[in-house]
Amino acid sequence: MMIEQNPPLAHHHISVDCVVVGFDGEQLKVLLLKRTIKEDGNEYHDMKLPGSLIYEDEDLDAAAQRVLHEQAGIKRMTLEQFKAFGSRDRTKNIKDVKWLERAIQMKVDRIVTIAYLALVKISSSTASFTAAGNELCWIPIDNPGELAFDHNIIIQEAIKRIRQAVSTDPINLFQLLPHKFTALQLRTLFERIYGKALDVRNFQKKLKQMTYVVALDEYEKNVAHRAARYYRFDKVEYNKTRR
Amino acid sequence: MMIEQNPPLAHHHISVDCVVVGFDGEQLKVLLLKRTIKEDGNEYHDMKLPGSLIYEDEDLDAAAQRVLHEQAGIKRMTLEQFKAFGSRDRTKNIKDVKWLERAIQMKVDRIVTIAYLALVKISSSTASFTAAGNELCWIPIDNPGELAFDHNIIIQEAIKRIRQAVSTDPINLFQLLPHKFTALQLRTLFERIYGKALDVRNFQKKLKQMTYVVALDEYEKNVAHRAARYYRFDKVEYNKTRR
DNA sequence: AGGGATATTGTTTTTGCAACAATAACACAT
DNA sequence: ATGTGTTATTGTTGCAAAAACAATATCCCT
Repeated sequence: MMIEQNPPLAHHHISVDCVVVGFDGEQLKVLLLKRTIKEDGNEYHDMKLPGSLIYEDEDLDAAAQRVLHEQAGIKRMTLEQFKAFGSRDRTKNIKDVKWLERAIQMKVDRIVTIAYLALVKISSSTASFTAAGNELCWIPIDNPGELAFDHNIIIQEAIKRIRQAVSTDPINLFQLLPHKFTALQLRTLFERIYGKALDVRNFQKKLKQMTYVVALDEYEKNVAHRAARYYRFDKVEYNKTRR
Repeated sequence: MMIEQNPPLAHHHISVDCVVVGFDGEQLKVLLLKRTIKEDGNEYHDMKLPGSLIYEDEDLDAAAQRVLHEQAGIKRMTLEQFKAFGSRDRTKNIKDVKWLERAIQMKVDRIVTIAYLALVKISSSTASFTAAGNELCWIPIDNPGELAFDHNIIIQEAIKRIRQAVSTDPINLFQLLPHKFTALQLRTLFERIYGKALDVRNFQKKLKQMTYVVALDEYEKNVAHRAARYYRFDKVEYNKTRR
């Protein structure tokens, strides 16, 4: 915002990309969209994060919500902006250039993208949406393959952010779990995020200290072993403890 | 990045703004630039963060470095991108609109800005730069007055980020202190950042554990009380401990 | 020599974290 | 009915880090 006459001021495109993370009880997964690249009559397939250029007069947060709704059937999800990516060569790959020209129908130099993070229950509406036209997949977040643009880097940064966020405010974790969950599920989730095994007994002790995780009088059924107890997350109680 | 025909795709301006934080031994300060607004023959004064629109083919990080150099005389500073601000109405204030039209000489709808954080020694080259044309001031970060655009909000977010960053990686703190500093200065700095008083004896114990803070054989002079010892930060030793 | 001011130092208690194994409960096969 | 396989649940101890708490040392100045 300073007066400079010589170099040309940039007038770039801005997009949002959403890293939607889920947990299947075993692994962390990320929601990706299939991309089709046509080249010399051949068709390639490819994966990318849900994302979109923003519209005129559309707030960044609103654009991210729209993307989630349009491309993944998820509405009014808690989204956290976590980083902007604006390297010149993030749109330099030939495949990406071709795809952009077809998709946006204009020549694009650079797109600065604002990345958002959302944690969702994998079993939610996304599943049904997958069945419909949009080819959505839950892919293991640790090994998503080679993605479009710099989306591998964006996912790496998202993982870092999740680790940070959990240590200061574990509330987000419970968005990843079903309403009723077992201690094993919660523990496995922590293990995947911290990237290391946790002692079973110490974890149970910590669980008892979390007054906002309340034990239900329900147990697993039809399992070939002692049935595990179900727990639920109590948001009201949680908010009490945060003062 | 999806195909959408109806709403107009945005083609906005992108800027970077730098929150440069210093510490005077007592308070945290932020480096602000004086802005002049001409209206009906009158002149107002105002403060803003150092910032600039980015150029074509200029990386975000490079733009932030350029801003710091051009507007504050600081070169090759460690900068961390911490958040993007893209609300529609961040450039809606009349004062800001008028200033933009004069400064950039074009009509501007919206500017998405990427905010950067830098921690610097207050006594460094910035002081001399202040004397030259650019009117730079160190303002208390807790109460900077009413700033241009949404710069008050940006500073709030910067403070949050500093708190987070320090707990995981205290290295940044020492960028705020002079090469030689007393235990009191370091302790006061921690207190300002955590926002609470620290026990003197416990702090000294922690100091001894920080092997990268080495005691010098120098003491304060001409003080009307027992002279405090000076310490310095040892970066090499610090990097050893981070493994 | 004494007073005013700030610097420096150690002990105890409490709390949180890490390591470690035996028993309980369920389905199923015999 | 009994046994087997499989997973769930529970307690104790030792160690390390954090919190609470006050007396003495050193410098300048009068």
